[in-house]
Amino acid sequence: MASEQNSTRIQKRNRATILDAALDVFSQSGFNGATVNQIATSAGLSKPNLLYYYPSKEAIFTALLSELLDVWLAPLRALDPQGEPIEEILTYVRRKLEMSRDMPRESRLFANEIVQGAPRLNDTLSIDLRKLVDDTVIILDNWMKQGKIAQTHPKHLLFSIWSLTQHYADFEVQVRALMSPQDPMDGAQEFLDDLYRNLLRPKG
Amino acid sequence: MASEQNSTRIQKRNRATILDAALDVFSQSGFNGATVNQIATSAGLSKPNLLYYYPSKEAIFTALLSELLDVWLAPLRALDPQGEPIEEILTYVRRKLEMSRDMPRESRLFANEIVQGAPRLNDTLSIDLRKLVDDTVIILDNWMKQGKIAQTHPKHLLFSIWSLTQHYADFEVQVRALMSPQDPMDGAQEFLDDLYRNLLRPKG
DNA sequence: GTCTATACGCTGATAGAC
DNA sequence: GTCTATCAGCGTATAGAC
Repeated sequence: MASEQNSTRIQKRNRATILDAALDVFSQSGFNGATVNQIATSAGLSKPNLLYYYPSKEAIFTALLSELLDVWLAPLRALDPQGEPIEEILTYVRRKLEMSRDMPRESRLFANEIVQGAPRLNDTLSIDLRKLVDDTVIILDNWMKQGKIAQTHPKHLLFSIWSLTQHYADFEVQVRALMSPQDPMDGAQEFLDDLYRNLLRPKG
Repeated sequence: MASEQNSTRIQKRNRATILDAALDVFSQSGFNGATVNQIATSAGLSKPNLLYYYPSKEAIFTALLSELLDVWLAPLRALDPQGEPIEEILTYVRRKLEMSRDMPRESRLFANEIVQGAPRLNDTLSIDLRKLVDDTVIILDNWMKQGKIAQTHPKHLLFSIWSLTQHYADFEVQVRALMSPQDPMDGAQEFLDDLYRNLLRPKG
């Protein structure tokens, strides 16, 4: 007697399997490049069966994005205005770097979408993310006013953290081609620690 | 009596028009997402006529990549081992940032390809780019040994320059959604100057 | 050189049997 | 819930008239 809302265990498992397969495929090929067939095959389902769970390719994609967005932005929300500023920022950098190591597919999913103009994410960017960034900028500005970190441009500081950390996931093939392929991120954390300590250390 | 080699003026013009249209389309949609029809329409040609000049979608793409690769890597090749180290590196950063401002399509073309695993660029990365990076690492290592720049990880330094500068082109919609849309790169050069001066300044 | 017409596989999505 | 069969549309690419 399972309604659409109260899913059976099988349905829950299948939905989770589908989203994981979709993450594989979308993150590697982008929305346009991905095909429903690839997702179905990767999930071990037939194409019509997959479309029984999600009515369209776009529905799978948006379900995936909204499921991941909170996880993706959590480290930034965790920035504590009461904490020790430089350590707070370095902790944020480290968490983002860990996410590039542990969740490269998620990183590439967003990267693909944004590089192509974020047609299915534009509202999120200009509303939700904008709000979160504005809040963070206030925290950073306060820290600068109090002399706890050096004066710098808060938004470019955020952009730099995003680009530097996500680079290891988004451009992984390139990094791998140029580093030792076994541990392409070797030394990355030390480098970023060094970089941001030098930038943020309050100057004379 | 134009042979395949000695193209007429019309042919040369058409090839250039096609590659420019292809840059538009491929950089916005990636290889899989792009269609020959879009390129043809954007170039003002019929689809069969376009396929007269380039026999396949893949042929257009590889022609475009090989045409752009030299331009794209030129700033790194221009790094002068005899120059003043910090200024040489800052000049490189500034040139890369200018390229993100003036050639965002080219940046996104490569970004799309690499995020998706660089299936049509892997050899270039692991041979040509690898060679260029190895040469650059030698220069940087020497500067460090001579105490002209601070000790840091040369490859991560390069990755950081790439990711920080290309971010403004590759993630332009996101940057634009969070900065003033008129001049999204406002303050970027000062930020990067500051960042790298602090990192590279020889310490005590 | 450029066009119309077309071949033919694959796309996202649906109908209907089980 | 899951399947086979199938749809219309679009994808790349080609043939052949002009």
